[in-house]
Amino acid sequence: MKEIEKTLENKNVRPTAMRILIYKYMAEKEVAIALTDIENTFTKADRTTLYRTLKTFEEKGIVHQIDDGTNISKYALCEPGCNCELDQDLHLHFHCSNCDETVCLTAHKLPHINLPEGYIAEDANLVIKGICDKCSS
Amino acid sequence: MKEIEKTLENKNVRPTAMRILIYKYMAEKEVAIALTDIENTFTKADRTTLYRTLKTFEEKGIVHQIDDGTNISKYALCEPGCNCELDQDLHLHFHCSNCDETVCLTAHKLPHINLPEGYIAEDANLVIKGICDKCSS
DNA sequence: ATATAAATGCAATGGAAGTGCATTGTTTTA
DNA sequence: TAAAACAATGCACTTCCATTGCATTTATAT
Repeated sequence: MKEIEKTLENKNVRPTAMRILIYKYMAEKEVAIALTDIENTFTKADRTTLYRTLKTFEEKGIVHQIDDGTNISKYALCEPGCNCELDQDLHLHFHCSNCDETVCLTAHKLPHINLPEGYIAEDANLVIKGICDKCSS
Repeated sequence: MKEIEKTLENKNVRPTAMRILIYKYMAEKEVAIALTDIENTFTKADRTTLYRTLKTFEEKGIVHQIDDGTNISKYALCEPGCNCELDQDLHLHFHCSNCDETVCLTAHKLPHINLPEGYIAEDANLVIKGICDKCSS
């Protein structure tokens, strides 16, 4: 519990009750979380608070946003050393079309890609869609 | 002109006036097109028609949908041999954060990616964000 | 020419993102 | 400690895009 507080403080985010709960929730889930998921879990809290909590977490480098092609923004906790703002160290994401869950495949780094003349890469996003291990067995 | 009609017929899509116009519009543009773009171009036509035209084009393999991370669906004509439904032959997309345009980099194929045990890939989507050649010069 | 089916137009809905402002709670400092 | 300053939360509302149901028009087939 105290550990989460420290983590938040290290990232310059005030460890409020709500934020600790959301962080804990995301840490327990292994999959990327949508705002709706959090809404359905914390029904007493206001949508805006949850929304802004995610935004704050993202700005402060606590979570990274994932665009898995469903047009619903999802978020996952950054692992230690998850340089999600640098284009050198991007991992890929897997979206299961059966259970609709998205997971970070942190072990899989993106290969370097040579762009045509004049193009400057700042960020990259690779999503593989298919059937996840839970649904394929 | 007749060429477009033939293309549509080959894909089992009736070459109506509207569809030919939209196809022509997309062929002239080198960038991926959003529904809004088409709306602003063909103001006399109904939004729904344009929307359904894109859907039809997508289903029949005339265009492929691109998710560039802006949460706005964009579309681009499939090139001959654009096996966008197969995960072997996927090209990548580049989204410029300055001019907000998205282009297909068809020459750049995705490297093969080994997924963990149990994961079955069906589709993939790689978007690089940054500054495009027009904006960087 | 008529029946049938497809394409289009209109109206309305839904879902998610985002914003302005008032209120509450928590630091800071005088 | 009390007051001022600031951050976090809650409420209401707006916007934007995707999507659907149904009526109408247009094209195809018998």
